[in-house]
Amino acid sequence: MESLIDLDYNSEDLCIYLYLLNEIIKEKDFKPYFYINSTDKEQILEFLKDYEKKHKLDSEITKMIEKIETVKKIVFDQDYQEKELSKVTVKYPNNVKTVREILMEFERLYEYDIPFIRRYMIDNKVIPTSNWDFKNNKLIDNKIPEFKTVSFDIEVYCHKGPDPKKDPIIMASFSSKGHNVVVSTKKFDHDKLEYVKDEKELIKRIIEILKDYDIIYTYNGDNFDFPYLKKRAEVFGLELKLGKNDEKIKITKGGMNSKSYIPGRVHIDLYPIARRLLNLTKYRLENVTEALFDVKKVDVGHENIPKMWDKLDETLVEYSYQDAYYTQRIGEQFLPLEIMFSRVVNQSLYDINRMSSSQMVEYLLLKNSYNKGVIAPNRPSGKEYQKRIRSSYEGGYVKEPIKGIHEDIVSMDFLSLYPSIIMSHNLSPETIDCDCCNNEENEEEILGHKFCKKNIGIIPKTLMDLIDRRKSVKKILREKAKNNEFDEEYQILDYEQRSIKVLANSHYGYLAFPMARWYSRDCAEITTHLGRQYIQKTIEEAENFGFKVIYADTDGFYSKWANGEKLTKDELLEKTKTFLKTINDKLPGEMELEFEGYFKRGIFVTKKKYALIDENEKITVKGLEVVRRDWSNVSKNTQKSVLNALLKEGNVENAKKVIQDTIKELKDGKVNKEDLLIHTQLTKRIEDYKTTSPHVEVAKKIMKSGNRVNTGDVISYIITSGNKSISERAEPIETAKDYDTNYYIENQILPPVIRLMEALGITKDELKDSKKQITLHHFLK
DNA sequence: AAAATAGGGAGCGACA
DNA sequence: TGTCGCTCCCTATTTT
Repeated sequence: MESLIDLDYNSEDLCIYLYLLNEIIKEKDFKPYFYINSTDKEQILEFLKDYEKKHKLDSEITKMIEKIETVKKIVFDQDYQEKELSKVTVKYPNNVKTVREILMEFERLYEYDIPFIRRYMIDNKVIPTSNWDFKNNKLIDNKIPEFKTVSFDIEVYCHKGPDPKKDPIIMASFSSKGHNVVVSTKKFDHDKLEYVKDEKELIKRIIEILKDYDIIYTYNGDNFDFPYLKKRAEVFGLELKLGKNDEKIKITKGGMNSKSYIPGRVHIDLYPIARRLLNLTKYRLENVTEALFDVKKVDVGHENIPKMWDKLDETLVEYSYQDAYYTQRIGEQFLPLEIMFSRVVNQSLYDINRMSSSQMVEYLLLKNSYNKGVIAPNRPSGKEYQKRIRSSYEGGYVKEPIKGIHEDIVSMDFLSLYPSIIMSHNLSPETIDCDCCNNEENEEEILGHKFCKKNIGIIPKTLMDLIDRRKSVKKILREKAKNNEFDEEYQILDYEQRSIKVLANSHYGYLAFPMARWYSRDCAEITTHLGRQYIQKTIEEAENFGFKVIYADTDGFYSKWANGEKLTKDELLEKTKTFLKTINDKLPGEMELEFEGYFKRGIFVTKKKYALIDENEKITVKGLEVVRRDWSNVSKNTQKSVLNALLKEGNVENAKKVIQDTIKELKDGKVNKEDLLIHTQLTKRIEDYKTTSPHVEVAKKIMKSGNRVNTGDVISYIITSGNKSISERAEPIETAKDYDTNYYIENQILPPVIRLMEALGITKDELKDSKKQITLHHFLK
């Protein structure tokens, strides 16, 4: 019983190494290949020989060819017809590039750009990380094996941005089950400390420790820890032979990002996963730790590290240790989901860790396509890609809300609207206007297109498989829940159904993703078009039934009972149930409208901006300034308190008081400086901005003071007093001499709360008038 | 991926 | 000639 955790092509042994938990299988038979749109073997060879002659090469190219054979396949790009073409197999993976570049001039090629080990995973059955019987090539069970996991983090002695040429690594921390250690080149008084005499010894020790583990977690290790460690190792003439079989670490650079790969182990960088899975305003390790565990990590600030090091301050050791400790905990939290993605998509954990959801969908489609004997469409050329990027289409429907406060609200939404539309209408790039159903009668046209009635397309088919699998997993989960069996298997299955949901929901985005092989703008457009039809029709039906729809966005709506009578909550929910049954009987099989929630009160401000409170006094805020990062805390806190007063207490007077109190605090200079900070992201390089804006001006000021600013950084600033433009008065917290009270009152406090009040019909003047008592029921609609 | 809101800057005409 | 107010453009962010 064994488990595949990684695989790599070994260029010394000239074969694929399948790294199992406790052994290595050498796969010598699998060879790289691609397809060419020609059945004439001789002509293909002739073309290669001509090339050799022309470039004065000894049969170097033809030697790369292992074999050329005729195969019968359905070619996706050629009207989905079965036809004969040639499969060109070459001897080694790096031959593919050479041979394909020559043959491209001869005929059209297919599947020539799939990395070799990914190709292996597409063509073979083995499911990564499962318990797999390699003798009989079949699954034993789905349990997650006992991996030895460790987290790893380094600290560097530097005053400015770390420079690997001169700034030494001073500490390395590790955390695993039962082993937490900070290896340091100085002696500190701390129970986790392990002392080594110099940096060279430290690097040796890092290698020694990491080589004990199957999975290594880092936070941004792809771009920082490993590349830095490698450069420092070079300084001492050391090699990072971290692989299972003493292979060297492979650091590859692609554009802005690099990847750090350790053969036979799995390096999991948690930073990209956190960005993908969590919805936060900042993604530094401390933000993620706080979001997941509600703990504030010890923070020392990078600029203080050298000082603390020189003074032998143990806080530095604690800081380094906590970095590793929380990295490990975040890793344990994310690993199961990554494992499930890896199993469902059938690609290695390392690759899955670095794939976007569109890429995962693509590899799932490649696998399904291979299993059906279909040759996948090619990725777009530069010109085609540009065309795709420019083309745009209409998206979801958003209904103008009935502004103001409403009570007894029921929300209903479609269960996976877009996936169910794609399935029920068979939307796929090869089913759109297919040849096989062209002359059939009674075919409905959608935006001038017809969809195949005979064969299920690859996109809907892949979706159906996912949905079916999810349904059966959820069925087992329900059974287990009934029997109170919340055991390990329950957790695994729960992660499985979650990963499937993510993949299913990514198919619509994939259709519109410009780099996609199975791109189809028309299918994407038709998906949203049908989505708009379904939601609008459903709103109509709901209103005919007796509901009043307050607001709707894309796949769901908020409504209340409008038939004059006042219903109790139970009566309202009963009506909802009856309505859902009626509507679901009319909808296609795959589609389902469901009850989402009951709210005792809600305030709707504009499209995409509203707040609701449920029976447990839980407030949900959407789109309002409270949930945006580019508003200061004073502003957000005030709006939050006002919302509280309105939704919880139903008290307009209290809301007014909150506003007046904050204004007083601002005028008295009692507001904390941090709470005045406005955070805005730099989304491009400073020189690329066409207009002046506060955050860009601040970025320039930061650069002038000698600090680095990168694209993607979040710039924080305070608006100081004066009479120049706002941009000119924006300052980083360190240099902000004061703050502009008037700006914060007029531009930060008032606009967000006035918008709330105006939704209730209270004017600015009424807000200022403290004599007139206003109660909420004046505004209930 | 599109829909949508909103702030700040810049340009422009009206007006004193 | 300065400034007010309107409108348009650019930019950031969120919701689905």
